[in-house]
Amino acid sequence: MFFFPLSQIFNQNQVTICWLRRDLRLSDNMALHHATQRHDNVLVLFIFDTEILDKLATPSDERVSFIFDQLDLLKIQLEKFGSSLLVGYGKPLDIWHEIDKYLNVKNVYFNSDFEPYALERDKSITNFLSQKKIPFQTYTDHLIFHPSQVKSPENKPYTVYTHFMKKWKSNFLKEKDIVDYQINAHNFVKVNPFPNISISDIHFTHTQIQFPVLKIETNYLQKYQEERDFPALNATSFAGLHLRFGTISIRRLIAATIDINETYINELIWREFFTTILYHFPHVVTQSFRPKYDMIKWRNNEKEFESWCNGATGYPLVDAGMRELNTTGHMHNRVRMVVASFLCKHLLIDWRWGEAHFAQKLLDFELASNNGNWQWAAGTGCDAAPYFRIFNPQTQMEKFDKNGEYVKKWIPELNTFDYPKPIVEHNFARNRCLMVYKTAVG
DNA sequence: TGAAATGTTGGGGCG
DNA sequence: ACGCCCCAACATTTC
Repeated sequence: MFFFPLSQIFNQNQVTICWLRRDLRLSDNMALHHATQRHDNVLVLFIFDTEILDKLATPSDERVSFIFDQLDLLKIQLEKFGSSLLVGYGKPLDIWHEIDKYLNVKNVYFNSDFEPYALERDKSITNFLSQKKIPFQTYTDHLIFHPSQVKSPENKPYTVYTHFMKKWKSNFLKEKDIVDYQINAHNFVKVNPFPNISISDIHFTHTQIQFPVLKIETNYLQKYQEERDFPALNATSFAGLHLRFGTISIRRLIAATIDINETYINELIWREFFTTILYHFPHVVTQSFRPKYDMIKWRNNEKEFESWCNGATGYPLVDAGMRELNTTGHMHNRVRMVVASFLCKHLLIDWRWGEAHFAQKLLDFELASNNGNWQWAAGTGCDAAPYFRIFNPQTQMEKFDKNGEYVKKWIPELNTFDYPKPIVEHNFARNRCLMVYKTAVG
């Protein structure tokens, strides 16, 4: 549905539709660039996909609020060009049926999304468009390279990060100019502004959340590799968050960082690596990348899981991280590794439980990276940390939060009797983990 | 993007 | 001067 009758708004003029999904910006957007360079009467569309929304745990999900706010912004920008933003709500295929019924669609443009659900959804939409003889164009805008573009000489996808990274870089040097895909603002369809919809129309409530601003200034980037491991320092760029919703393009981010910081670029390549892995090995969504790791006998103690979720394990760095996550929807990257290791190794809880909790809480949640990093931490993934690499949560705190600045910020009761004793003794848990993993995978 | 256990080396104290 | 012990610091191996 569209919250207002489409038939009243458009005449019989042909429109070219540019469908935004996880690329919520007008600048440097490949699909929008090509649509507005080649056609006039370009109409920008967004669909609140009920297949996705219905799975969210809470009606006050901040990520929906963020999308909603971002759409408001896009609408205002488009209205400056004499156009507006069309927002649908429902199952995407139903919406496209509705569009086809009321609009004279000449062309459809959108950027590819490589997650399994999105691939399936887009297949059903493009089948429909083909049936209706409506031409469509898709682009790789979310990544620098399409998942089938970074392959080994035997034309196989890499499953080890280092090899992927080297090939990615050599491809990049050979093939890529970092283009800025600008729009032709004259070619948006001219319409009166569509009526505003409110977030309650899509059965959500608005959360006033301060979304962290993207940080990519030169002097920040220069210090990135020295500071990034220390959670008390303000050294997170929040690029993951903005890349996830497409409020910055990966090309602009690469352009801003390529000459400044190798370590930072490598992090961006990890993102392309895990997206590529998910594309070629979609079984990772439900299973370990390496099947024998599904033999591990997880303890899956629900009380302990709850303590982990709530930040009550008695290990300050773990608890601080979980509380940061629960409070802000964000967790420092170093701490993510520590809490993930703790859940899988110390508590022997299935990595999928942790993955699901992160998926629910992280504002920057993205299936590919979340899954890839959890499998890395659990030791079950491609190019995973070997299972016997077990983080010591105490040592990690001594190394990366020496003065206790970060843990004290999140655990005010830290040095009082209210703070719990460790849920499990480190040496005991470590040895238990080694035994359980060894039994499963040898 | 780990940590613990084990091995090696070298200096100082001391008989 | 010498051998021996102790221990810290560093290196290597193992989980």
